Amino acid sequence: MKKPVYKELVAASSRPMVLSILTGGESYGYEILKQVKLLSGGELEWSDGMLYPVLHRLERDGFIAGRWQLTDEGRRRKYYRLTDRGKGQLASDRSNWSAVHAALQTSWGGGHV
Amino acid sequence: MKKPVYKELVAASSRPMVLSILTGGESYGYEILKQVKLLSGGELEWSDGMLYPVLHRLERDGFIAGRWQLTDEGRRRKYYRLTDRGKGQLASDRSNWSAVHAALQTSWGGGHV
DNA sequence: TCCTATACCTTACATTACAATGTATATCGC
DNA sequence: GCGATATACATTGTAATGTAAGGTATAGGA
Repeated sequence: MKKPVYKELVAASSRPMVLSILTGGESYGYEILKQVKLLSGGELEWSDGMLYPVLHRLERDGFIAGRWQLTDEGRRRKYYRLTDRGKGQLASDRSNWSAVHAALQTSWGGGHV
Repeated sequence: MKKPVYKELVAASSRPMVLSILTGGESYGYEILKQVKLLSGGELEWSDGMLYPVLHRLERDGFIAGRWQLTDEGRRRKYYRLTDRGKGQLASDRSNWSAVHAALQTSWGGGHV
C-alpha cells in the first residue's frame, strides 16, 4: 500500500482538481477517481467516500451541474458538467494555488544553505 | 482587504511552510507571520489565531522544539528550531506537495482545449 | 491619552477527510 | 449456477482544523 498524501493536501486540491478535470467535458464520480490516479501517474488515489461528498458540495454550491444517465448495461451514472460559476471558482483556486506554491518554492529554494 | 486564500489551502501549506522557514534558523511566531507575508510578496497573510495552534501541534508532535527567551525590551518570545523529525516530515510534505502540484499542472495544461 | 506594533494565547463554530458500511448490477472464471 | 471482482452510487461517526473573536501584556509615537 502506497502511503497516501496527507489529508489537508487532499482537501486543498480536491476542488481545483475536480473542476479542472471537468473542463475536459462531462464526467462522473467513478471515472473521476480513475482520472485522478491517471493524471498523477498513480501517485494519488482518492477514496470514493471522500469524492462523492465533494461532488455533492460542488453541485450544492453551483460549481457543477449533474444529470442522471442510464448506460446500455443498466448502470446508473451521475454525469457532471462545469458551470460558469465553477469556471470562475477554478480560476480563483488556480490563482490561490499558484501564490502558495510560489511562496513554498521560495522558502524551499532560498533562505538557507 | 485582500481576499484570503481558501482555508483548506492554508491548512495544506502551513506545516511545510513553517518547517521550511525554520530550515533558515530559529524563529518565533510573530516573525514567522511576517516571513510568510514577505515570502509570498504580500499575497499570503496568516492570522495569529491560526499559527499559534499550528506551532503547538508541531511541537507536540516533535517536529519543532521551542525555548522561551526574553528580549532586552522585556518582551517574551518563544523561539522554535527544526528537529530531525521535522526535517523528515518536511521532506515527506515536499514530496506530497510536488505530486499533487504535478497532477494539477497536468490537468490544467492538458485534457482540454 | 490613544493608537499602533509587538508577542503570546484560547474558545465556539462550521467544515471536512477518513474509515467503515450499505445498495445494486454486470462480468468473468469455473 | 456460484463466487469474486469491477462498476457505480451513497451515508454515518469520528477526529482534526481554520476562522472569527476575544484576551493579556509591554513599548513607543502622536
